[in-house]
Parts: sequence; structure tokens; C-alpha cells
Amino acid sequence: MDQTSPDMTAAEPVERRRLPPEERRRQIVEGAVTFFADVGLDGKTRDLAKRLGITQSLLFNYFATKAEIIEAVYAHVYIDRLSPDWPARLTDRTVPLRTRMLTFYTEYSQLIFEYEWMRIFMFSGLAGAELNRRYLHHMGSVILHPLLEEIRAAAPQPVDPQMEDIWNLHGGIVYIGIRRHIYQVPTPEEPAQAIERAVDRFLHGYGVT
Amino acid sequence: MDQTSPDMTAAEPVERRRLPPEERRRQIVEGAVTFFADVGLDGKTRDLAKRLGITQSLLFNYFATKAEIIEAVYAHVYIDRLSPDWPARLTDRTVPLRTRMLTFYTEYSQLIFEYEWMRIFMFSGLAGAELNRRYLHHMGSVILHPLLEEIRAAAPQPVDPQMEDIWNLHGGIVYIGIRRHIYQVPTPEEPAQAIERAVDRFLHGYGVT
DNA sequence: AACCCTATTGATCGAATGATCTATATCTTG
DNA sequence: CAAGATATAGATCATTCGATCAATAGGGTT
Repeated sequence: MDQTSPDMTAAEPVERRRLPPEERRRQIVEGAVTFFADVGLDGKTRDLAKRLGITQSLLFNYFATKAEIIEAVYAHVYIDRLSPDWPARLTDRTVPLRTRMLTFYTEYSQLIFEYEWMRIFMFSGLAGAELNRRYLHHMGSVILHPLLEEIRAAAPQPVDPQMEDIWNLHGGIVYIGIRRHIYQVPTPEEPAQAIERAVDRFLHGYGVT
Repeated sequence: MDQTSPDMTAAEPVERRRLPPEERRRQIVEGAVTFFADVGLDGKTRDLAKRLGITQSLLFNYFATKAEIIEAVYAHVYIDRLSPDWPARLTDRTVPLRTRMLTFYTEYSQLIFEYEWMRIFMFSGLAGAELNRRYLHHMGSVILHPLLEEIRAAAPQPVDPQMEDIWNLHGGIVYIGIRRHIYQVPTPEEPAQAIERAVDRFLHGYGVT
């Protein structure tokens, strides 16, 4: 089928040999991120090496196995990219809930609408990786569930939001990134407005202004 | 990485040899659908054959190439599965808009929440297949854009819904299937209630009851 | 029951794959 | 500037891949 051609462009044009190991390793990981984001986790080590302008055997001087490269890719893409103060800021009731949600989703969308992030997350999800389950569980318990309580607290009359309602809001926003980077159809280049309307519509459903 | 083990269960336990070609071909295609849905479009023909209980070479008696098998998989999963009367029923103003939308998404979700449908659609999307762009374009022009007009018509006061708003509704619902079949996290087994709440919240935003 | 058509198998090919190993050449150090 | 350390390249191995082809055997027909 029409797999994306792996050798479209060598990322680094002219390659200086004999880099210090630290730097070479970093270069490999960063190249591997975009490479595997492009072609999937079944991408071939020879194609990765070609894109990096190095030999395939050199890869195995820095990583014992291909799976180890992919581990490094996961780490580079996902570790420490969830801002640790989001939970606190989302529950800071000195700020209007609408403002909190908008700033959160504005920042969060900058993360997940990134090409590499979205595609590698989807590839690993399809491969059945535990990573995705952990991530979504974390998202639910640390972000979305607190958000549910905030909605309950901010509503003028008693409301009974469900976690599925929050997931619906969340999924509607994430879906913009899926359309853009997975299905590769046109989307608003700046999703801020769509996000704002989605959040407003959502909050309006609970009487929150 | 932890690719799903390809040879977990042979789908057909005892295999009668020498099937009529029609039937064998059908069996191969149906087996290929679940096989490629499980392991991805890079699944190996030997593993597919093993799951079917036939030899790998037999596959190439019915399909000239592996890509041809995948073409047949696409055809079997996507052709004629969009109900052709959805557009008409969605715009039938003798029926309340809420009812129209609920019946549509109830039926539509039965399609897209299917394991094979969701996963193969995602695999092909990541592979850059034209299929997905065509499908989403079709969905936008035949379903979602008419739906936008229906909302405008049903609203008691003038409203200005955007296509992105409709995509947001749509994506929020589709995301249930993505969580279930791609990320493989728990979701409500019966999404009807979540869908109903999402549609109601959406319509409420435009003053439609 | 014998025959023949052909669905199916088993062996195999050439290319591609992840990984290994030795030779080379570059940078640093004294 | 010489020499040692080591980052890198090139050749190669054992598998595995999609695909081919001749040999085999199932089952309908007479």
C-alpha cells in the first residue's frame, strides 16, 4: 500500500563525523522521533540511518536493539511534557472556570497538535502499548476528574456531570489534531477559536458563564 | 516493542480443504479483516495464513499481491456501509431535529464502534491512504454540512454555527470508539446515553430543544 | 470406481531485515 | 607531532519477508 516513502529527505544534509557520544545520541533520538512519526514504529533501521546521514550499524553502537531506540523515542516525546501545574491551575477558583479551561486547552492543544506527538501516540496505541492506557488514566484522574468537580462547583444550580461528558469535551478537541495529523485533512490552522466555542458550548450546558 | 502477538488464536479451528474458490476467497478476506485490524497493515502474510489454517502460498492464488489483499479488506470494510438514506433522514423536517440526530448517531456509532472498522480506518489513516481523506470529505459534505443547515433552521433565534462546531460534536462521539478500540481503555459498553447527552448539550447551545 | 480438473501444498528464490564484528579514520592528549 | 583511544564505516550473518512454481491430492463427473 502507499506507505510514506521513507527516504524522502535526509534531515541533516552534510554530516560531520565523530560527534561526541552525547550529541550523537541526542541527534539519533530526535531523528528517530520524526522518522517513526512519519512511517510508523515498523520503520526500518536502515531508512532511519539514511535519514540521519549515518550508517545503520552506528545506531547499534548507541542502542542495543531497535526496541531500545523506540523506548528512547517514547521517553523523548512524553516524559515531562505534561505541565505539572495544570491540575493546580485548573482548580484555582480565584480564576473564572471558563478562563481556566481555555488556558488549559490552549496550552494542552499546543502539545497534542504537534505532528510527532499525535502520530507516535496513535502508532503506539494501535500497537497496544501500555503507555497510552497509563496516559489516559493519568489524564482522567489528574485533569478531567478534577475538572468535573470544578464544573459542579461553578454551576449556579445543582448539576450532575458525568465523566463521559468531560471525555466528550476532551475528545471533541483532540479530534481536531487527529483530523490534521492522522487523516491529514484541512483543519483551522489556529484551533483557539474552535476550542473556545467548544468550551463555551460545554459550559453553557451547565449554566456556567 | 510489544506488538500484539500475531498467532494468538487460529480463527478457524479445523479446516476442510478444497473449498470452492468463491468461498475460500470470502474466507480469506474476512480473516484478513480481523487479522490486519489486530496487527496492522504490516502484518505478515505467513501469520495471516496460519490464522486461516492455510498455507501462505495459497493466498497468492487468490490475490496477486499483498496490497491486493488489503484492497479487498478496504472494500469489505468500507464499501456500502454508509447507509445511503442518512442524508435524507437527517434533513426530514417532519421529524424533530433532536430525534433525527439521535437516530443517526445511534446507527452511525454501531458502525464506527466496531473493532475492525475503527482500527483499520486508523491504520490506513496513519499510512496516508487516500481512503480516509475521501471518507472524511464525504462525511463533511453529505452529513455534517447538511446538519449545519438543519441546526440553523431549527434554532428559534438566528445562530451562526460553524463547520468546526459540527466536527466538534462529531469528534466527541467518535472519540469514544477511539478510546475503546485504539487506546483500549474502558468505555461505556452502551454509548447511547453519552451520545444523547452530547447531542442535547450541543443543541442546547443553539437553543434547540 | 476410474478419471480429470484444479484447489492446495511444500520447497524455494531473491530481497530486505535486525544485529554483529572487524577495519578505518578522526579527535584528543601528552 | 606522535600515539592512543574510540567514534564510525563496511562487510557480513542469520532470519524473515513477499512471491513463484512444480508436485500433490480432493472431489465432482461419467
